[in-house]
Amino acid sequence: MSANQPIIHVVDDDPSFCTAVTRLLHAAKYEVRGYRSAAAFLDSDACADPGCILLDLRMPGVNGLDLQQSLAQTEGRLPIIFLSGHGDVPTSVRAMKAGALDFLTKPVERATLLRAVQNALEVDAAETKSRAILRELRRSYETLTAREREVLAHVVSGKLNKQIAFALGTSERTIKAHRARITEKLAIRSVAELVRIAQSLGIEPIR
Amino acid sequence: MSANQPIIHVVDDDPSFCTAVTRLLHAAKYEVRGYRSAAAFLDSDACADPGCILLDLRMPGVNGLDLQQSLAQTEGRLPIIFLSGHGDVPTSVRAMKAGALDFLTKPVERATLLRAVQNALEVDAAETKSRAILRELRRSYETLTAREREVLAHVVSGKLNKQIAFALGTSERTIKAHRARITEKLAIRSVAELVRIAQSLGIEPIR
DNA sequence: TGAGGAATTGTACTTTGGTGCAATACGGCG
DNA sequence: CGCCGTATTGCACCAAAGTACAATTCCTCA
Repeated sequence: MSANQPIIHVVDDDPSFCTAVTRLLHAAKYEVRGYRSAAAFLDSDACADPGCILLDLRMPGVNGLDLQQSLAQTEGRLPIIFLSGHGDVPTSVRAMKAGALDFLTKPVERATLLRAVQNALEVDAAETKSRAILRELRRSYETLTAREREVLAHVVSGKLNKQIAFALGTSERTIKAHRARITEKLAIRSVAELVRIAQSLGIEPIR
Repeated sequence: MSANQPIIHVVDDDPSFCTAVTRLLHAAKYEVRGYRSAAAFLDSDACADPGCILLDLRMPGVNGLDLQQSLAQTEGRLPIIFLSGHGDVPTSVRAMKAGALDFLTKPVERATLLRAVQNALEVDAAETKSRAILRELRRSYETLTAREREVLAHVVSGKLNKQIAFALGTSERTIKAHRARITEKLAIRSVAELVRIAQSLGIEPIR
């Protein structure tokens, strides 16, 4: 259920182009799925598997940039390569600023496309992996109580137990109890590890 | 010597355009410096002060992309905004991938240019600041002896002193001596701080 | 209302980390 | 050769962190 074959999602309203690209990618042993419109793509749950998106810029209804915008806020988003027949400079710049991996012009060279796709799949693999790690960290962080999170924030700031106790108005012994629970819940083996975890969760040190 | 006024470096071989842009930026209270060619810019030591670069794409001799390439590897580089009269999509994409902040087309709207410049100056300020911090960290890290760096790598991996001692074939007391010197040289006040410093220096935890 | 989670705290003991004081050993440099 | 920096180590002691065993209080949910 995890190491699926990557899928290349081709979103383009031009049937002939779609067919050509699909054939080209098939020849390179990629699994391809085509969509006639941005809406069609949004209706599918494409982002479950690894892959990338080849996105036409100009389409009836929702255009490529709009689709990119929508996808930008989704959880397991896929890397986007734009494919445009009549894209202008401002549009390509906007797309790149919004995080597109590439912005190719039709007709696209076979080698260029394959290189871009290959790169996108590598980026996706890396992003998927780090997202999975982060999700797992967040999951265990959420098992902490509010108080434990307060203590954690102080710990990763390098505070001594007695300082934390004073800051929270409790006793040193209590802080030790909280730390023990934090260590257990997060399966930590050292403060160093805790600091790194807090870092990736975006927990800023106090003072 | 530090909080100088930002300087906008305009690199363009077209005198009339150069003048126009300079006038526009002057009116917005920016200090401007013009260059007739990429070579002229490289000869100056522009990157000493805060600022940004407005770079023409097509110029005789070294073109804009080449200059961007050269600057990419320099120490105190400035953010680049491309200004192009006849840029095409592939070129703009290439520039953006190489880290350009923006890629504007001539003739450029006054407001658009000012917005881009404003943004570039903010980016430059942020980058300069973090570069300064990093440089300072590296400087103090370099005062550590080879042995102390070994110990540091183990410490930020969360190892106990006795484990480090075993790994390095010495005694626990020796590790304590090294740690004391590390703490002093880096002016550290907690292990948490040390972990964060090591992180920004790219020191990976051992095992 | 009773079970259970959460926060709190105490006492006591062990393990780690940090420090002061001191000494030994090795290699480069003037 | 003698000085200096680096690495090493011992002993003793204190401070900080972690743990075992327990107990109390408060609040929520079934």
